[in-house]
Amino acid sequence: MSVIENKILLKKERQLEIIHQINLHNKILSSDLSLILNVSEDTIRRDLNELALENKIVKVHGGALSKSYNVSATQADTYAYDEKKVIATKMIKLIKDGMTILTSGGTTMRAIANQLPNNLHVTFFTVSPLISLELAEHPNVEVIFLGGKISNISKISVGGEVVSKINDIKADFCVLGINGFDQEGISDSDYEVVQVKKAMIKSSRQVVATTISEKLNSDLRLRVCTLNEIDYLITELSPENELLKPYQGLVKYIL
Amino acid sequence: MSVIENKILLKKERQLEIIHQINLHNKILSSDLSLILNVSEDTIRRDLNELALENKIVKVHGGALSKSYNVSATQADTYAYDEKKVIATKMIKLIKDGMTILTSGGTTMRAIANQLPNNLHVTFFTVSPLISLELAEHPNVEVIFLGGKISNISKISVGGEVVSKINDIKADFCVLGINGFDQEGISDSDYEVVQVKKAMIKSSRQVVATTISEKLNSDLRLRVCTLNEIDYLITELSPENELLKPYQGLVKYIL
DNA sequence: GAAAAACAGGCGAATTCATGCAAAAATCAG
DNA sequence: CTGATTTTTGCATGAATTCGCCTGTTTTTC
Repeated sequence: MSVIENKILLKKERQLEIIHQINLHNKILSSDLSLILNVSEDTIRRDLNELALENKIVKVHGGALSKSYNVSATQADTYAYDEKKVIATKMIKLIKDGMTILTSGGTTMRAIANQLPNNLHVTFFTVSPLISLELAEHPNVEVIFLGGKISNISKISVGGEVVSKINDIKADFCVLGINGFDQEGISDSDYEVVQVKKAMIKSSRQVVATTISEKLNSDLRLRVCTLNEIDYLITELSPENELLKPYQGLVKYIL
Repeated sequence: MSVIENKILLKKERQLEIIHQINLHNKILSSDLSLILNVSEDTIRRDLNELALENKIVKVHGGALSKSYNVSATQADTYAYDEKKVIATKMIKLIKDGMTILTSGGTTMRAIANQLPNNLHVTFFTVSPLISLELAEHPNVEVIFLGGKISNISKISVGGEVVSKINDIKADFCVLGINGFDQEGISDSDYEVVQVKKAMIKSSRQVVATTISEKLNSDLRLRVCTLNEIDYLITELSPENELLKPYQGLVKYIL
């Protein structure tokens, strides 16, 4: 965590730091900002209101959210980017020329898309506008966007049309970014997203779950799939790490 | 901290030292500069104003920030952004609650999506991942992404599937970003993009062409539509501007 | 449905700012 | 060198910003 000097900051500087903090953590509480920046919560509230008015952040009760998968937020700003780069490297080793891959959204997936070597000839199906853009930078990658209503929350396309489209596909891999993961399997908090992810799993020969270790052993309300449906679990940790012990034997391969 | 001699400095010298200090610390307070340089804060303020006018620094209340300090977080770096904002304002005036709007991609469209007021309740159909993300930031906007193969060049979804999807839609407006525009009509250079735009025009009650004046009187190889198919032409210029004279009477409304 | 947290808005103190003006300094012409 | 002209500077005034605190209201949470 970056330590902020206890010096006086100019207003604009403070707002820049707020944006930085939000990009880093995806969300932030007014009270935390008040502590970090050494000003009253009223001032923070005023800053957040201004930034929200400028469309730089999304203000909510109690704090603010990043404009989640905002294009203008650079990769390096994403939380735990180094860990996600490690995950990307491991994932990319699994990909061979000619494969067809189904992917969801999320910043981990974005790191994978970004790190992809240019000489790979593969076809990606995705429901995430951001991932589609990142993938489209690679000349030898064919990107198919599975259209539908774009969810305001998760910023991926959802709904029956998407699900039925996914059902028509037969992919080699399904690469899932993950929000909740424990011994019960993958979980998520958004109903519509769960429907899409379930369809993706059903339409793929192999399922790859990617997540930073921080999200291990967290449980969200809705079940996406059980552990035995997952073929690969990829984290930034080495496979022997203590944190991964509970999953040994329950998931086919841990990388 | 470099200590400045208690000698008298010439104005130019002083301003150079100010820039030096800002480059060194990324920011500086007027009060500090006043102390360091041994002149009144009024003088400092005047210097800062001059330097800001010359675009050398960013002046803020209480001092100044280095320009490299990323002050403009979003898309302010897109070419001719101010002009595009003017276009966006004009376009937004045409949009009423409940409308259905078809849009292509392009930075002008992005500016429109960005400037959209939050209280508008409208439905957008788009083929651009970037625009879909920008639109999805607005809570009362429903965004439908028309999926398909993402073109590596134009970064929008193209192909037969998209075109046939568009044919199923009946929209109030079709808002087109434009690459080529002259007395023959709208033109473009990418075959696949042209197919999509043609379909969009066919599926809309009214067609809005938006372009910065720079692109007026330019002709590209492929014809998208003729002038009489266009209902509104929106540029950053005032409708009476000389440059728009050739189009008076050929396009229904020029804004 | 009541306690706690977060909020909007107003107020006042402190700071910073814009502006006009006159003194000081620099520049220039002869 | 001298006097006139222009530029620069400091100061005074009132306006504008910023920010913490306060009040009463709304929202959240249990």
